[in-house]
Amino acid sequence: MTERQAADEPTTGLRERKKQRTRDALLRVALELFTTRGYEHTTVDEIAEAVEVSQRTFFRYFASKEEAAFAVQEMVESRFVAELLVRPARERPFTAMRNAVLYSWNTIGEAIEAVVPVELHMRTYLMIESTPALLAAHLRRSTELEERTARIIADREGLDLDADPRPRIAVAAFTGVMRVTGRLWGQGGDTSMESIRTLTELYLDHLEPALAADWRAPERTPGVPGTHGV
Amino acid sequence: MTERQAADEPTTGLRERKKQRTRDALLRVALELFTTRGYEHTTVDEIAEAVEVSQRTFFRYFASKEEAAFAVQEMVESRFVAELLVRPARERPFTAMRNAVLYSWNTIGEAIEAVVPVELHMRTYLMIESTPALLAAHLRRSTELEERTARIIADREGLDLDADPRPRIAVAAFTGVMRVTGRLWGQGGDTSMESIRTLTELYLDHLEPALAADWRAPERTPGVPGTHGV
DNA sequence: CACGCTAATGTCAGCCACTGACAGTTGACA
DNA sequence: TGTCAACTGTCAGTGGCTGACATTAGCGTG
Repeated sequence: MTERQAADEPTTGLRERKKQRTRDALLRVALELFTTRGYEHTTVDEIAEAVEVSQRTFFRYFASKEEAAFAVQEMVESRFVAELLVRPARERPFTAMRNAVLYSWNTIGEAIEAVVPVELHMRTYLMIESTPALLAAHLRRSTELEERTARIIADREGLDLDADPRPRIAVAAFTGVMRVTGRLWGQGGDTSMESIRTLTELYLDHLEPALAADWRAPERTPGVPGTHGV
Repeated sequence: MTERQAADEPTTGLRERKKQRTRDALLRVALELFTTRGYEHTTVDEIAEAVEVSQRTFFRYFASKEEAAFAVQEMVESRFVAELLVRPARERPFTAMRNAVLYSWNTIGEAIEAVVPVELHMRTYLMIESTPALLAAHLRRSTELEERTARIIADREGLDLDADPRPRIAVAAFTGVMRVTGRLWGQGGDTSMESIRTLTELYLDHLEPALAADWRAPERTPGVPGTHGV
């Protein structure tokens, strides 16, 4: 070991740093091209060429073109999981999931910025939602996250995931609503962090009554549906 | 018009019949190969060769390899939509969806058999669920169906889909549970039609209480969770 | 029944995502 | 400074998919 390094901030070797730079560059360029010319109209060769590496190198950093598109999303999801794991045991399952989502959004911004501009990530999300192939991948990833979430919830409640269907059911309904929220947020004009936050709270609060209520009778619970007009 | 034809059973020309046979053959062979060697390990060339047509012809019948895998699923979904459209107006949204699913399964069997053996379709469904690329496509298709469903529900209730979030929320929760049901059915050993029917009823009945209940308190509603062990 | 029209199919060339194999280059570390 | 291992480039090849063009074969007409 030639160079000195702080104990809490391990200065990695040149090799590591170079790798990191290459990866960041590939990611940034990929997302930039994806969001401007469109995912399908961007070839891996173009990305590689812009970063001045071979196409083969791209595939050494990302298993697929698709994986590059989801690199940031990946971070967001692990943040949610981390937050869910530290939710106090007293919270009911649904509340815990709800809070985990809302709290994780408090801090995710900076983490993203360390890799790519947040604004680029927002554009990327919109692109994912509007590109069939990526939407499909996104949904599959959501399902995987759903399974992890169900497992965590089951553990919290001390239930056996394979014997009791309730965790999976609740989580399925929860993520279903989250998906709808994400989609409507994307369709609306306001792409800010606050707007998705507001929408999330609003919609989650509507889930229970939406299932139970007689919609033709007067409203009986929270919020003011019919006025959000995103 | 050279040949005579019954008014209610239009005997199509030779051309049409040939096309139909080619399509059926391609579909049957494709599903058979997919379910035996696996989707990824089956090339379009192999399918085409087995039916003795060119690869180009395959792509004239199916826009993609994927489309062939979902051809039957497509039928099942339109059956659900048709059933939902004729549900009596008095039924509440959730009940209408629930009944549409259950009723559509009463008759779909024969319709499938007209194209491929039902047993082959069941195997295909299991393959879709266990093949990542197809699972992704399946989920995307489900989302599209979800949107159509939400529109129908909104119409039934006389609501504006873009102003009132409740239809989409309820439908999202509903299809979320349906997806879980399908997955667990696939994981279980019983691949019969009855078992998926039973599971569906059971799980849908659990949705509402699953969201509202305090799981640590004694059960308060239907069924006997913790004993299904599929 | 021969004819032309057109739909269905075959053939060919080519793009693009992705992979394995092998060779060259360059940090890391003694 | 030299050796090792990691990183990268090059090349050839597979498989999904498409456009262009030639060929075949139902179909209706004279």
